[in-house]
Amino acid sequence: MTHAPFGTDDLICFALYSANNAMTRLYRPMLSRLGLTYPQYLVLVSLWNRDGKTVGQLGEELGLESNTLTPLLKRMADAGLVRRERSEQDERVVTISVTDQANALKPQVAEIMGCIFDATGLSLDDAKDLRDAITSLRDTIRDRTAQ
Amino acid sequence: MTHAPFGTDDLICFALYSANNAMTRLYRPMLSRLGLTYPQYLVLVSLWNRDGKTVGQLGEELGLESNTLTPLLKRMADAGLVRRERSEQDERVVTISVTDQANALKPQVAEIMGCIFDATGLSLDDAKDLRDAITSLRDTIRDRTAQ
DNA sequence: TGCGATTATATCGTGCGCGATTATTTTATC
DNA sequence: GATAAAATAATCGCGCACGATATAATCGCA
Repeated sequence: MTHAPFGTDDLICFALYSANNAMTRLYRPMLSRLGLTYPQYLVLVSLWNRDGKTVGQLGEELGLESNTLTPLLKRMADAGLVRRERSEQDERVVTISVTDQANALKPQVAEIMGCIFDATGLSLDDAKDLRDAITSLRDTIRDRTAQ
Repeated sequence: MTHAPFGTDDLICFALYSANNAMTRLYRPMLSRLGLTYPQYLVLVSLWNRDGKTVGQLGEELGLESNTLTPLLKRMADAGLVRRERSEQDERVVTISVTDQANALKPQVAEIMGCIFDATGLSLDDAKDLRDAITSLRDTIRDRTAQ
């Protein structure tokens, strides 16, 4: 293999980094109108799929830990988007559930999702294929990360 | 199209988000041993390709602005990795160049790049294809982002 | 030459992500 | 039942990303 000069654009990691930044930049103004940040939006999507997850379950799904989620969920609770309640069976566990106020945002969030999909310029099939390839890469990397 | 229940894993944006987080998690301990963060590593890769870029040129390439780059480059300068010099022709411009201390890290950074590539579990061709697909998505999104 | 517009960088505040640590509760073992 | 170990969240500090704004230098043009 030759050692031609190369730059950031040759790295798959930079592709991920810059694409993710571009994606959050696209979302930000739309979510901002709903008083949401991008990770907060992901939390709502997760809870709309199944409500009442614990902090740990949310972290498992989103790939985050309590040091990120606890303050984020507190901000969402302060904004009236979720409730944080200690479980009665296990006092260590905190359960998160969405409020009516958050549920009222569903139609507008659905519209934003449509905008995002349109902005990708991809067909439904191509989008699924790319999504699955990226998810597969993520899972491979996770397996090979020392904890 | 039916409205089957869906979650974060169905979103291409979440694939990018979680894959990017997984990638930086993989890099972090290796870069940490060299005293580098992930964005700082990208700056070095960019400058090794062509040294003496301005803050604006670096920002153009990395998709960042001075509000992110200025403090980042100051930290790198404090660590002895780069020099920040006001241009003499145009006093507004700051030129960034790598130090010998940073150049000494090249072999170790090259080894890290190899580790990362191995951890993707992809063939060279598959990695290029995925990288190009992600980069293409990024560029499409950029075009369709208001400013 | 003067002066408003533009350009380049810097500053500030907020919200993540995360390593390291702590606090509290539950479980396991003796 | 006491106590060590494990599990769950929370706290703290640092480094990004970025919107908003400020500062300073250069350019355009009358």
